[in-house]
Amino acid sequence: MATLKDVARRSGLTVGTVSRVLNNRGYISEQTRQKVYDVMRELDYQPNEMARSLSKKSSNTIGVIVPHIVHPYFAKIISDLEQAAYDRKYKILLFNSQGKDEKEEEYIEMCKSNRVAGVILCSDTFQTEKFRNLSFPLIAIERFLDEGTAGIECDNYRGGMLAAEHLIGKGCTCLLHIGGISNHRKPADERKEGFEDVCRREHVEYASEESSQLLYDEMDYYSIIGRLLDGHPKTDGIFASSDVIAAQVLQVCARRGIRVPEQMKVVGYDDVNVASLTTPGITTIRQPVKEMAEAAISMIERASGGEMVPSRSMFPVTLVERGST
Amino acid sequence: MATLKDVARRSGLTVGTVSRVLNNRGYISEQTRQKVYDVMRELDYQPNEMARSLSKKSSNTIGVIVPHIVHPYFAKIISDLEQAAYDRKYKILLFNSQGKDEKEEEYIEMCKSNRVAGVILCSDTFQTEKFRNLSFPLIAIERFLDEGTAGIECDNYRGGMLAAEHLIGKGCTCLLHIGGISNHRKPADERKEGFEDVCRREHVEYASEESSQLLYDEMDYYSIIGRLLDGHPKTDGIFASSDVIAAQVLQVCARRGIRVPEQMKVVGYDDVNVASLTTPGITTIRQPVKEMAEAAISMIERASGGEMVPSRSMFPVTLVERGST
DNA sequence: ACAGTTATGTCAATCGCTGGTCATACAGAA
DNA sequence: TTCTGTATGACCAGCGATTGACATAACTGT
Repeated sequence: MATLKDVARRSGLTVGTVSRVLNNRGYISEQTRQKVYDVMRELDYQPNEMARSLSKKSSNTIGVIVPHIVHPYFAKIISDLEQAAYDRKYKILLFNSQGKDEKEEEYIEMCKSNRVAGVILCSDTFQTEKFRNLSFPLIAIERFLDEGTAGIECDNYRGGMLAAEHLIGKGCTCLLHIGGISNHRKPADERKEGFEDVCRREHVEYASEESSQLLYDEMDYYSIIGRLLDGHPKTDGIFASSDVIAAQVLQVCARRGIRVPEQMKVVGYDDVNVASLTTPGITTIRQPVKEMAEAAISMIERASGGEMVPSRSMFPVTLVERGST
Repeated sequence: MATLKDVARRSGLTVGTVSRVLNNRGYISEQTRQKVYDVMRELDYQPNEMARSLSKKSSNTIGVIVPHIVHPYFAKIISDLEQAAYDRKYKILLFNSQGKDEKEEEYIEMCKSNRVAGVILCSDTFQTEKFRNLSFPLIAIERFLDEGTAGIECDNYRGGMLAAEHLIGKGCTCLLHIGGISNHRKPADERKEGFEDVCRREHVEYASEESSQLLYDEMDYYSIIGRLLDGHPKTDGIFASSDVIAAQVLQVCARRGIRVPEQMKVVGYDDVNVASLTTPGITTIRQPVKEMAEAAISMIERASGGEMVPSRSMFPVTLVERGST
């Protein structure tokens, strides 16, 4: 592959000058700038990002660590992060931690090795020691972190409220909340609080149950849904903590001959594609994932520039009504 | 961050020696090896991959270019590729081409710039000029490419056959195939051929229709499904070219009061998570995505080692029966 | 005693690019 | 005329590793 030197030689300039046009530094006449671009095209020159990063001590790569790739919520986050990164000339290094602390840690180390511009961490675990002394900004999405890392979340409390209010407004009298994983305290827990507060305020009967990590990994909640339905037979409204859970609630109901929305109303969370692909479609709480992704990338960009960034940003949620309620 | 030099100084050795243990080169006593590892841990040393790649003229990063991230089929491919890459100490640079030629090209250039070990390309387009003179192996998944690039596909022809045979075996007499995008010739086209060949052989009435790129981008096939159903009112069996299409067929049927599987049987393709999240579950043709992903990564690894790799590998498919037939 | 193996040091080039310091021109402006 | 801004050249250290040539020991085994 052609190098800067080749370009310099071919264009009769020096490496210094060529480097200057490449980085928009110092004085450059329009004429030589064109000349350089022409030669670059002619030689099919591509700057060696490795060398660049080495010399600049930082790359334009952003590490993204998620606990799950196939899960539609994370697939959407990844997709929106990639788009936002592309718009700002960043590249995405993707890692799947599978929710495991040790893999998460290992991936952070790999990010260090690769001198990333920053890391975006989507996680369900809660460990903070390993995030000290990082030489790059770390942005957490939907996760609590202190220690100098910034966090991006959506208004989960309000999401829970919206769901409860909607179900109650539709006439439900006995509600059930099916949560995500239970092992750690995380922003999503506030969905439950919002939900319960509204139920209490409106004097509506309710119950909250949580699934487990294992179910989450497999995206297979059937058994627990069945058990919960057995345990709460009067239930006529369900608030599921994700659309994937909600989709499975629909299936279990169908199998049991429970008609949705006539006998049972269901509200999901996230508003990812499955929500619209089921029959009926799932009424859900929409997270502004795209905006959250853009905020995350932009925060890394600004933090790299030495700017201060807010340590916690919260985004609003909205209810999207479909056939399940 | 600590450098090799720091480690050398701290352990009373030289950079050369430390580099030797890092790369398992030359003679090293167990004692110094341990010493070096200890110091590395003590200093929290992480080799600078930028410097390494620069010096070795190749990184342990693999570029993955997909036309879509949220689409469950690609989400699964990405997930399996990440896992396979991790097992072999590779990292994934993820790019979303959105099916656009120019972005695909741009991403290939970025991969060049980053001196990737190889690129895995999932694409629907068919352009070949830009893949010449690549300094790294390029593996195509589900796409035809010549010009010294390797291809991985699944037995689409047989998949089409399986679908048709299954529907006919279940008593369908008037079949409809809903294809993916039509603008380019690609392996998925053979699904249609397998399907049609069986229909002809069994003297069963059939029709094949294709959707468009636009629908594909949005994963929104409702309108075309409605139109196709209107155009082919006698249809009692549908073979959709992806599970996402199949899921929407289920919805359209539900809306029209067509009972699945009693009045209409539906077979999808891919066997991704949506297939099991719908009601009823979707009978589908399963692609061995995990094996395909492993093959792709392993081919890059072997090709980097100068090995010859097969230019075309085909994987078998199987039919997974669920409630939709 | 001598070759061969093992273990390390020394030294320096190299990878491709950044970015600083100087020096050198040639403008036009004061 | 001198000053200042513009445009380049020339040079080079530095980023953090790899890798090769060569030297120097200390051990083995024969």
